[in-house]
Amino acid sequence: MKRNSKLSIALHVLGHMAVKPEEPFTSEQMAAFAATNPVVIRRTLGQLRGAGLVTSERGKLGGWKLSKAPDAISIADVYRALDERLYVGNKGGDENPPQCAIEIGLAGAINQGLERAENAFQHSIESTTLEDLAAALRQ
Amino acid sequence: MKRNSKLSIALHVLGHMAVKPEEPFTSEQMAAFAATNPVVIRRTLGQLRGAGLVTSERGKLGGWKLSKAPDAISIADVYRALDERLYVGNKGGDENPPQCAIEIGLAGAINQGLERAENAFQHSIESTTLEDLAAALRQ
DNA sequence: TCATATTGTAACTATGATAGTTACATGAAA
DNA sequence: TTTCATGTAACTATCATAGTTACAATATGA
Repeated sequence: MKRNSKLSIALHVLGHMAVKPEEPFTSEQMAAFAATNPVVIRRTLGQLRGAGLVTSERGKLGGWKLSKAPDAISIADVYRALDERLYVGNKGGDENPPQCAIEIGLAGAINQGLERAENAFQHSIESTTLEDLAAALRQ
Repeated sequence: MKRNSKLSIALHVLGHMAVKPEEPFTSEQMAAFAATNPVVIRRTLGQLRGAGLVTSERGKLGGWKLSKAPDAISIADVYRALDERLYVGNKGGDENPPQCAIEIGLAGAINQGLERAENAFQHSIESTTLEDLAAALRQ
């Protein structure tokens, strides 16, 4: 089992979809692309559907399609749709709020750093699109 | 159990040490500061000793001390000494090297983004020192 | 030299996040 | 009405990491 593989699974299968944007792909086909399980594909693409990046149809002739042109979907769009963060801080719920003044000051410095890191990351991956990934496959 | 707590544990106890830089602290005392176990402290500070940030002495009167002035140790120094990264990519060992052209192109784009994020993070936390953390406690 | 207090570290357990899997209901098409 | 697809709940497997126990090594001082 790989950790943090949701993004790479998603981008991998979306790259394949981008090669033939009109053709619906089943979750079984895509599971083969990414060497994983169809249910994992459905769960992951389900999140992307919620963000308007893909559509799905049930029944015979069903499957998944991109809902925009491949060059209109960036890696950053997918990253944000999956709601991932570079660094998951110590429990969002925070049932143990920091008491000590050190922890409080520390959280400020760290969080500012993380925010800048997050911005730098998203900015960097904003310029690569699914079309770029598909192009790599066509060669 | 908190994830990614090594850095926050380390900085928390180092902040306390920075208030009294000449006094040796035992791992038991520091475990109390950070609400954790003495062995966890020894393991964590052991890494920092390897990086020359702290020293330790065994036996009676033993314990841990900073090996530099508190304002000469930045949060970034500690972060680097612990060898943490914002994002641990899919297994450094890589017994499953990427075959598909999509994965290869993808890795390039993602890794460039991660490198930029990492740089932004370290740069941001470079300016906060243990002295700043200690100051928060003195007020 | 012995009692005591401390670090150093190996080995194990516990926890939690996440992927993988099974099973089945829902829905669409021929 | 058969077939094939998604949707999703519920469970299992895996792995990273923190926590814990146990004990050897070492330093101090009576």
